[in-house]
Amino acid sequence: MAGRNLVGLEVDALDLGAVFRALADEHRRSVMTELAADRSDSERGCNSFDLPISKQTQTHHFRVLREAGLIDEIDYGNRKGIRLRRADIEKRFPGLLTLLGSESPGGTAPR
Amino acid sequence: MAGRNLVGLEVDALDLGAVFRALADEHRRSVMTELAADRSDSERGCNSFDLPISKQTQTHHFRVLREAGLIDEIDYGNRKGIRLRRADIEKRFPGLLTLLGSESPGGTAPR
DNA sequence: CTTCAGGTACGATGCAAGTCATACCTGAAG
DNA sequence: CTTCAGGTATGACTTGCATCGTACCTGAAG
Repeated sequence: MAGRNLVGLEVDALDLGAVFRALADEHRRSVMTELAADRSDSERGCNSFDLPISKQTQTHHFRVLREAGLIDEIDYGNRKGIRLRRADIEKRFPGLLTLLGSESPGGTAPR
Repeated sequence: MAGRNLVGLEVDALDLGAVFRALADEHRRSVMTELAADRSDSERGCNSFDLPISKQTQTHHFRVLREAGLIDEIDYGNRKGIRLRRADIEKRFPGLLTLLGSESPGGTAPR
């Protein structure tokens, strides 16, 4: 079984500074906005976000998001899954995910 | 004629990225946390925050907060006043100020 | 006038962070 | 086996940013 061996921090250990630093980047914020917009919280692939950056940089960004406690990365060996930690985020920082939607009035519309 | 000639942007022009970048810094976040904790929204002096940095750096930080649309700076010539734009922030980014209290000492005390 | 405190402008510096090139690893499909 | 796509590790580069030193401005008090 491919367990979530790449999980982030504990819920209580989530740092607001790290969260703001993670969301300060445009690409990471677009990823989080997309994830927050999908209420089904389905697991997504890394390349399903269509980021205009190299794959090494994508690896870097996903790691930052994971270390900030915002997502979980599920390692399948030659593939990777991304899942939003919606429950943990809402528990620790209620309203944060709603805040991300403020930038895309109308839905998922990255400029 | 102590007008607020150093006001920030319009409410609709507030950018979420600029806000997150502004709140990513520890010193700026502490200022915002203090301002958000004071429900009277009274005008405060720049040196009332007791920041462990030089005054030039303080000028820089307050400017970033103003350009992000989070505060207004009232210029008195040889003095300066700081005021939180609570109404505008709550209108554009509801829940953001509450979020800042998540790490405030005395507000939402963890454990 | 001079002095002084609060604040700003400009420049320089040091460090963190975003980005990519190269090389390597992993698992699936021929 | 080989090939290939997805992902990572390492290193280097470059930009952004927080910080401070020096100099200057502003208004109030001697």
